[in-house]
Amino acid sequence: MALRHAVLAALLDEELSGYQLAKAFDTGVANFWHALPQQLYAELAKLESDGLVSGREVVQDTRPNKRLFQVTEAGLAELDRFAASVNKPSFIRDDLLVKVQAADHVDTDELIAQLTERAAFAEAKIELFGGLLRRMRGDRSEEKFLRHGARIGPYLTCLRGLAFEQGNRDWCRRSAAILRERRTAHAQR
Amino acid sequence: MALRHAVLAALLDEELSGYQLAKAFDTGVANFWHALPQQLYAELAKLESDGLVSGREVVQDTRPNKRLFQVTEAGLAELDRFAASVNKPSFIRDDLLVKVQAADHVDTDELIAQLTERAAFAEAKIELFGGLLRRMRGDRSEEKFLRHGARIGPYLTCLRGLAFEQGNRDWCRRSAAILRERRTAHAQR
DNA sequence: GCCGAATAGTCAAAAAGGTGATTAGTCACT
DNA sequence: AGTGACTAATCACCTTTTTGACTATTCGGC
Repeated sequence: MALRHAVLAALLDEELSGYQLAKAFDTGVANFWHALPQQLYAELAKLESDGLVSGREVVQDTRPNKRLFQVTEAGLAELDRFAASVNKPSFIRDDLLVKVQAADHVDTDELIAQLTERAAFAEAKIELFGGLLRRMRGDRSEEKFLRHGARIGPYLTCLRGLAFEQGNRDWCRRSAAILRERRTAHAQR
Repeated sequence: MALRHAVLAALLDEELSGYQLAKAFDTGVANFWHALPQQLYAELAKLESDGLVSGREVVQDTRPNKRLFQVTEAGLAELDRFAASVNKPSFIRDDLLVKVQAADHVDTDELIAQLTERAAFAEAKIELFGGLLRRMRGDRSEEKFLRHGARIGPYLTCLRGLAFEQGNRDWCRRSAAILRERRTAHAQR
């Protein structure tokens, strides 16, 4: 039950519909959790029936009606309880790393292509996160924002996401370069 | 079905028993995947019945007997097939980040304590990975090893693990420092 | 001689997470 | 008039992961 808390944390800042929440989980929230729309709708329903969020119907003329959810007092209490619980250690879980682990036994060209693609993907996320951070801090410097801004939580998690993707990009580029070099050396033998 | 491939990748270098594999998944292999012993035993059984690994009984005098597994030709082919498949994008999934996202609504002291603990944990992993890397490259320089060494796969994934934990440590320390500063500022108001 | 830790492995069930398909209306464009 | 993208959401499975036991044997320390 951790998706539960990720949803609560995501709803702290704004009242969102399931659909908007799904968007958020695709971009910013993905820094700390990932989930598909179906999971979110299911989780929202459970959270509502447990009284941790409350939804209100919003009738729209030009679009399908939607339900906006906000965290209740009970939801905040649940988050507090969660915040005091022990953490499971975090770990990377990544297909691409499994492939690199087997690098000496699988097709090198394919691997280099995938590393290059992942580096580009990481680069795109870096841009995205850079923009999100700029939007959050507005015209303040990062230092000032972190000292005096309200709601620094999302900013801090975004910083972690940014660093993670920078790490991804750098490692992918370096690994691809190393594999390319070895391939060349092998071909020349 | 990615645990499957993580197990195959882990067995490439050495013939291991389920128990040893579980150890490996607790330290080095955890760089790219994580799993509990029960999962590994179950996965090994499935892999064997699918002919992707083969096990041989080793009778031991002083210890309970064990079964050592190695990857078969079919297993290598399966890994190759997997290496050519598309990657799911990787993402962080971390309780602690969820808590930090909610930083402005939960107990700051508790959060600082958890960030500090996590930083220490990351530091320990950094030491561990540093040692693993030294052992793998022996007396060669990293550059030389990566150019000419056999089996650089595990080395590369370990480098990623190292960078990840360094990122964790740095971010945890910085976040804790920021929260401490804000707490002080708040108390002085 | 007992206790706890380490080796080696297994079973069953619950919780969590993921996939695919489908509905239905609007909007913009071609 | 048709195509595809966007908003908004639901249904029905399926797979993976986690939790919590339980069985044996051996080694080291007290």
